[in-house]
Amino acid sequence: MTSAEEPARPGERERVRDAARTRAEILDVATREFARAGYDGARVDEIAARTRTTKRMIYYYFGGKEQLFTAVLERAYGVIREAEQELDVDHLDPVAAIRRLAEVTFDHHEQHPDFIRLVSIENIHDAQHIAASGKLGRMGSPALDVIRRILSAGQNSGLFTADVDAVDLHAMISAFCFFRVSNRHTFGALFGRDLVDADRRERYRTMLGDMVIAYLTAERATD
Amino acid sequence: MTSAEEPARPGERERVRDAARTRAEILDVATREFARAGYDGARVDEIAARTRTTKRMIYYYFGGKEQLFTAVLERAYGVIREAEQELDVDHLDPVAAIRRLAEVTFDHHEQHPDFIRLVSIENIHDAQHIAASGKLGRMGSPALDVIRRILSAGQNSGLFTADVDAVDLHAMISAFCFFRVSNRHTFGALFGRDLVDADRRERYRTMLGDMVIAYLTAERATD
DNA sequence: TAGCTAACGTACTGGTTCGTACATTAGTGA
DNA sequence: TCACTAATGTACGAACCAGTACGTTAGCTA
Repeated sequence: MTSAEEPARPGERERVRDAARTRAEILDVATREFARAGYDGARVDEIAARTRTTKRMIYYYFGGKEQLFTAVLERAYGVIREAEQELDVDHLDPVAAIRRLAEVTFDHHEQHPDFIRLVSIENIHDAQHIAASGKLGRMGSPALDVIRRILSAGQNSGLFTADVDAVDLHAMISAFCFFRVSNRHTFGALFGRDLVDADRRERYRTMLGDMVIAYLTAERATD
Repeated sequence: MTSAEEPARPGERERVRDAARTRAEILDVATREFARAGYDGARVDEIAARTRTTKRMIYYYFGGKEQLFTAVLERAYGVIREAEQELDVDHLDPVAAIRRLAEVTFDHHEQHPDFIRLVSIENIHDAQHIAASGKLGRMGSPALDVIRRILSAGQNSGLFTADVDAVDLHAMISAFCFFRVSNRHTFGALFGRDLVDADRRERYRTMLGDMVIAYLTAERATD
């Protein structure tokens, strides 16, 4: 994730001017600042100050605050897509495969709270930056492809009884994983329970898998 | 919700100065403005402009932008608590009661998108306004009491096999309902499916109930 | 009806913040 | 090594915006 940290590959000595490094460093810092304070709460000056370069460079490379936020989103979604591409569950039976998928989704959400915050922020702004991006719209989702395969295998074999498609199942799984992180603070303040407490982690991880599998495999009235 | 609209009770003629009405009108407008633009994106001047009164009154009644947002949150949470108090499922069997509870939660989230946005915004700010409120922390939750009763009835009768408590079950139900509204825009932009589409409403409403009941009643390996 | 005060309006300020004009230098290819 | 340009830094401006000083009046009460 932090792509601008490493002090140049061994052999190459650190150049004073390095467009790629400067650009990546701005993205790293901007990700944290936007996630911390929201779009309007984030300060371009603050981002610049936490960088080895100046505000001028933000406008040089990205054009403005809006485009910087869009670039931050694009990279954040890129990271999750890469993680999803790692997913290999084709050797598992449908039930085990779905549980594995749920767990990977669960873990990724837990490991990237900044990503969750960025997505929440983008929703407050009606996904206007995604719409403006173009790049993000037609990025596809490896997770969705995986779900599609598992689902048809499970439905064909009669194991899965639920009448659900991949997109809706993805929404169901994401909802649980996302909410746990995104609403951690209000939920904790109102109900006195920290949903991201390390001691309860395994419990929630299991609960999600149980929930999805119970839903998919439940006995249903045949019509 | 809109408490400042009615032009005075019949008989009373409209007074020019009406503290309660002015205060309520500010809250109404502020709710919309904060929900629209986020805390930092919201403009005190804009709120004032959409009111029959002036910015001066916002500071007169609420003290400042932060306290105004806190007051907005307090009222929004008050509304949902009132709705939850209406809930009467004691005459239903545990399975029907849980489904009814899930449906009421579903409906309330759908009917109050502004509330969802306010909660999202408050989470971006680490629930600091709830923490500062005092009032909100010890407000309790009628829904939680209802869940507790249904859950123990279901568990005692052996109908519910899941080892889950009321708070976690509430989280599970809320996650689905909340995500559907809060992430509508990014989800729609990325996956091309509007989660709040009226045509799909019944489907999701049923899906939630099915999911929760399948989870609670699933056959489990006895240890 | 006189006087008191809660309720209200106007006009302004000081700090903040996005964005840019202008000047400068590191690295590179001829 | 020279010239050219991509990359960078400084300093500043103009608009915005939360908050306030100060003055006014509606409505209630004695």
